[in-house]
Amino acid sequence: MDYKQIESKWQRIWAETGLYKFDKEKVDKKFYCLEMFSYPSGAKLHAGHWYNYGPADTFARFKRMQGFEVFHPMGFDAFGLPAENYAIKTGIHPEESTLKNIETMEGQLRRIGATYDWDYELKTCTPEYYKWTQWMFLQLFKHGLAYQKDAPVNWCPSCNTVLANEQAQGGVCERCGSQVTHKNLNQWFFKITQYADELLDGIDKLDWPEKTKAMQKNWIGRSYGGEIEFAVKGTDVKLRVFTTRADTVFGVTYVVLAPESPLVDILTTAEQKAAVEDYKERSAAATEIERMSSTREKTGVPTGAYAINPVNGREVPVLVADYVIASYGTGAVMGVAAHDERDFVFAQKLGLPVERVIKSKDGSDDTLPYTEYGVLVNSGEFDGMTSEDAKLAILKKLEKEGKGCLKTNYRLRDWLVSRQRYWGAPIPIIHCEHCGAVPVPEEDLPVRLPHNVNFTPDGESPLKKCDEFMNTVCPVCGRPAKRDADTLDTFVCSSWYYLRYPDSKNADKPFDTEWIDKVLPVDKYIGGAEHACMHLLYARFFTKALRDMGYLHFDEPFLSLVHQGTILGPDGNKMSKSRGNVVSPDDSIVKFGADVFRVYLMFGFNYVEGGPWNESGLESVNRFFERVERIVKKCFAMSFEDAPIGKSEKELNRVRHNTIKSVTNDLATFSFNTAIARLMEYVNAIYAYEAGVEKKHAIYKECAKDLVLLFAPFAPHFCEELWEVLGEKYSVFNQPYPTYDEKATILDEIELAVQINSKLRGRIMVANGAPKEDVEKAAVAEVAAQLDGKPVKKIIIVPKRLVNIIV
RNA sequence: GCCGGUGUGGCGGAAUGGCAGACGCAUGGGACUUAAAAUCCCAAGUCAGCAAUGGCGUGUGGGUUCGAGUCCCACCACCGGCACCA
Repeated sequence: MDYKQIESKWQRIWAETGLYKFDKEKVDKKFYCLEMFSYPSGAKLHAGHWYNYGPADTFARFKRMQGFEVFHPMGFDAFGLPAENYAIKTGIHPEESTLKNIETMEGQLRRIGATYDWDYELKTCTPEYYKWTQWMFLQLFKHGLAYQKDAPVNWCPSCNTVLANEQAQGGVCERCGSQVTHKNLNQWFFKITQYADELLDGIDKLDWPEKTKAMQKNWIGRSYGGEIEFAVKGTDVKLRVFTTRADTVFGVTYVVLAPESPLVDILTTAEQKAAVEDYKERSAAATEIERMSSTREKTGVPTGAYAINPVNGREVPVLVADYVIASYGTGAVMGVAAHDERDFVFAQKLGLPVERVIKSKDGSDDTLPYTEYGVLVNSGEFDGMTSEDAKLAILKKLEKEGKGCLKTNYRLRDWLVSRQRYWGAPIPIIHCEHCGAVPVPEEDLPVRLPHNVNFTPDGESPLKKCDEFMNTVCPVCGRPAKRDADTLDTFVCSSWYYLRYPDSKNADKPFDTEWIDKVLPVDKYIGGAEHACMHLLYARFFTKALRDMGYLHFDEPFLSLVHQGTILGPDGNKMSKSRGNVVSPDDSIVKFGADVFRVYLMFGFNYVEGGPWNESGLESVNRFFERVERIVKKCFAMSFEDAPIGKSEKELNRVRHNTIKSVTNDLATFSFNTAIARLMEYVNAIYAYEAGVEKKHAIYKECAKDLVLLFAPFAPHFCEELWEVLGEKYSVFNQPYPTYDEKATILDEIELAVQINSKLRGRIMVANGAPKEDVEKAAVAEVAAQLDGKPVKKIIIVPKRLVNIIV
């Protein structure tokens, strides 16, 4: 078969007949199959794209043939830093390069031969789309889920510019190599933490990879504990700490504040002023790398103040140390030297006494620090209580006295969405000297991204330098005002695109609620695992927030999720230009065609694991295609006499039904490689029949027809062509996927392994379903010589597998 | 350090606690051919043996079980995520 010719032929016919158009009338049978949309940073689809889209399309076709009305859209996540960087380097405007890349990629995506319904295509960088991204921002703002506050950005003092995290990796500027510092800017945040509990508790109900669920849970990082209030000696300052180990409070040896805590300046005594100031400066100057290293030696200085332990009145020093994070909990912690590894080391360094307040439950372990739960000692009225009970009892008592409370904290932080970048959706806010931050009225959306902007890095947000963009009037008071100069994080665009797809042309609303309630949630979402804690979490947050605003009526956007693995270079390393191990799919596709290429991807790897590229597999898949084509054509050129159904026919039919069963199950679980292996076995069985039977029965033809149907989702152009060659009616994809008859899969006679003491010693053939006694008798007879007259103690029969004789 | 995952022939990879290595690649042999290619068929974990056959085999060491790649305990290596979260 001339792959090139049949691919363009069928792609044309599929398009002309609108074969993959989503039929809205059949939405009750919908199946929303979605792959993470493409990011057009490079001009071309690489092996990773194919590995995502090819198998996913096979799955979509399978669902279609199973009778679902598959909604399968595609689009582009088109804003973002790479296009802007490319523009800085080459002078080509991001809009120009992005649209050009999209065009190229669209062409390539069409040539995959996928079932996308392009009517629903969207590009996040168009005003028709980002108008609604801005609308989303306004809704979040209206509902108190967007707020602004000062937050640090990565700053390169030499380039005089803001850097994205990925440009500041290792604390060094990507461009010039200088040390990255921090600078505070007023920026917008989304209050994702307000949904922390629901985001966490909802995870268990999702059909997602366990690994991804675990990552998201850890990322949210809920910890139950409490706050305890320490009075500061000689002042009326109350200092609150967060702890998960309130049971150790009688053993507090010191209290630590984060250097950024506002209490530091209040509490520091005159004698300690110089030392504390010095310490604050040093930790502020510490680079990202130093701060992030957990092997870094713990440092800290005393403030000179003393805190009073609310449970026993003991006075302990108040220190400043930068291992305490200002933004978590209260920015202050209590140190319990006897029961915490780090506190133990730190207290010894400072020469503080260590007192044990927890004993192991069985009294076996008396080494310090003792960090396990145990039984309280030296803890007054709580002595003898277990840690588990005491944690609550102590907090409850403190709560009664107004000196503490139960408290839950999260590792999850609010989502910083401001980017000091050009190529993104402008933030629809106007800053007015009199009215403050004023939302742009919805009827004024979109706030258009101006085209002619100088985005070379020189220390300003690019939009700030564009007067025609910046200068506006306040919608409230009408006086001159400035627009927000920042753009939105591209993750905002991708947090709701799956909601836009079903209604992508709606000019009045982001989507019609009644309609998307029917199409969503997404039934199968397929994409990379690297999005576990960002995109997938943000999208869930958006869904829940929009639900609470009444714009939709489901809780989770993606019911079922699959991550494809990573295709590595032939050397087993991640493909990268610098390693020189990047494999382009183009050559292979030119040589073998899109179908062979995608089947190779499905056959050669475990889909969720991926693995190193291996050229030789393509040849073998190509050979399989030719093998299929030969036998199918041969079979259909044949005429059949009325041959009786014999053993061979029965066997062929059995393999057929077994294949249908296995392939169907394997496809449902994305086990493409074993599904194809079963199809190969099926083809082998057909060849065996072809070679072994003189007078062929018409069942042979049915089997060949089923082969084409079964293989169609894997090799769409190839099977559509075969289907036509066979004289069948267009299209093979309007045919139902073959179903199997359980009875036909059952063998009349089965082979059982016979073991003596679990070692293989022989084999027997028995009738399927033969009574236990017969099986035992046959087995014992088979290995009688080896039993050597030893008495049989026990016989274990595993149905359809083996007989184990214990002597 | 914490969380998660992976470890199986020469290679990619299969195996609801039940014959390890399906399917394929590479390899060897045969058929067809004047010949080669293509095709079709067969063999093949490894060690010893002419062979029948036997021993050993799923990262390592233990354990549970009639039976363990699979379950449990300890450890090693690699990969991914988090990284002072109190």
